[in-house]
Amino acid sequence: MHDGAAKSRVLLVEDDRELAGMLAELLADEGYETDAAHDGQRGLHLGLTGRYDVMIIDRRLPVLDGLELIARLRARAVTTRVLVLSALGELADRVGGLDAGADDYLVKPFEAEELLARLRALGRRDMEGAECLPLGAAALDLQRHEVVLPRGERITLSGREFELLRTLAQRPKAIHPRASLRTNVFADSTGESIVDTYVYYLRRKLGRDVVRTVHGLGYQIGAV
Amino acid sequence: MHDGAAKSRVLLVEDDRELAGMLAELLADEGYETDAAHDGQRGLHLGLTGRYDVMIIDRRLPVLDGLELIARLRARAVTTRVLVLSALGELADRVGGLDAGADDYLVKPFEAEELLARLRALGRRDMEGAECLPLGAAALDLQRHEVVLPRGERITLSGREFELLRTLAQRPKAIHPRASLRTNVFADSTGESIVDTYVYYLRRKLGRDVVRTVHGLGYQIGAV
DNA sequence: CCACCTTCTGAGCCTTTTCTGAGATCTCCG
DNA sequence: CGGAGATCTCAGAAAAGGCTCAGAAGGTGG
Repeated sequence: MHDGAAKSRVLLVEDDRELAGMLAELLADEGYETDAAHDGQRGLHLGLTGRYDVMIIDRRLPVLDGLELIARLRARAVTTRVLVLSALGELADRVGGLDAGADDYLVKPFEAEELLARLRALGRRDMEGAECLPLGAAALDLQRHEVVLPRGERITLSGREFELLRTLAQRPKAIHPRASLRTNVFADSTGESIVDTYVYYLRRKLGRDVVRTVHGLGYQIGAV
Repeated sequence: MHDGAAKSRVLLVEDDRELAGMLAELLADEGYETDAAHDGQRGLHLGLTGRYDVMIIDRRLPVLDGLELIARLRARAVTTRVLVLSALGELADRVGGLDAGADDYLVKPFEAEELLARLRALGRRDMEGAECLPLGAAALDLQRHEVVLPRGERITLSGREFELLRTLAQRPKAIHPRASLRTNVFADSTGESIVDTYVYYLRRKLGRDVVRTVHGLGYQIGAV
């Protein structure tokens, strides 16, 4: 993790302020950029509007329960990985948490080192290879924000163009609804058509076929 | 879980044959398709040559250690999710396992239910987009609003076409009266013949035989 | 301060989908 | 066979969804 590589962004939703403070500090030391919420409602708002690489969510939360929070995020097509923290460590709790959409479940009290290791495991997925994401015949260079064409030619992308293409390339063949691309790549206050515009920019730079439109549903890359 | 969707494929690398047998049975019951290896070398070979959705790897393996196995797979750009099983439950072991490239780490002895829940959490991401309804020899891809023909060819449906076909496919062989299709799929204010029109569109795209007319009663799919 | 790049907005145009309705065709049954 | 009602087919209008792009606003580096 050298040059201008952006820090991983973490959303921390934990009502115990003391624990939240400690975790925030720990995460900061590890080089994460952390946003914190102390209840589910606030967590939902941040989760829907912000852009995060991982979320750490306490199971027991005021206003909106942790699992309910996950359900609402998933319902709004937020696919960010979630690690659930919980004092409830019974088998049924763990299974319930995972089946509610969590990607990992850590029982309190836990060791800081294990939390960090599990965060790394979750975060690794999105950085995968840390080099390039496949893009049909071409590839997306994650370090340099460039598309590498088969012949070796390189096309530089602007920040937003890159974020959009990376989001699409992370789950090729999946259909990405405009709404989720908009919340994941752009600020929530942007106009409705911002995604269209950037898809247009990508197509203008990379060719008509990089991004496929699925009428009424969203955009897709790497279609069969 | 509907049929028509392909089963998840699991690679199980475990040298304890008794445990391996039990797990294989458990996985089969859950609808996974399992390949088993009893040492790291064989696991590496299968992992490099086969296509799996998830791998379950014991940490202690003859010939080639579990973590070494993961390292070699990762070195060859195999990014399949890995769940490590281990009798070594110390903090340093867990952290080491996760940092070696495992996506989850479960300490023996473990509960079958938790293993399954964690497998589901790992597999969920790749299965996204794979849910289908059977449609005779073909299948209806619920995420992409496409009909997948036996040869793999895909035909995309518009929103209404998809809703209509899905409604029919949800209860194959049942006779769906026009009136109920109309209220379920279309606005109440639409004309009486809207269903006929959309059945016509479906038949035009998919062939005369997808939808059968039962004179005076309604439409039917998947007749014998 | 200027030149250049990126981000974002919004308006106009184009494409696809949805829906209507009317004539052609079919089915059932006397 | 013939007629009534059911069903099929399809053209075209209206609406929804998507594309293109010019230009404003803001940032960055020379």
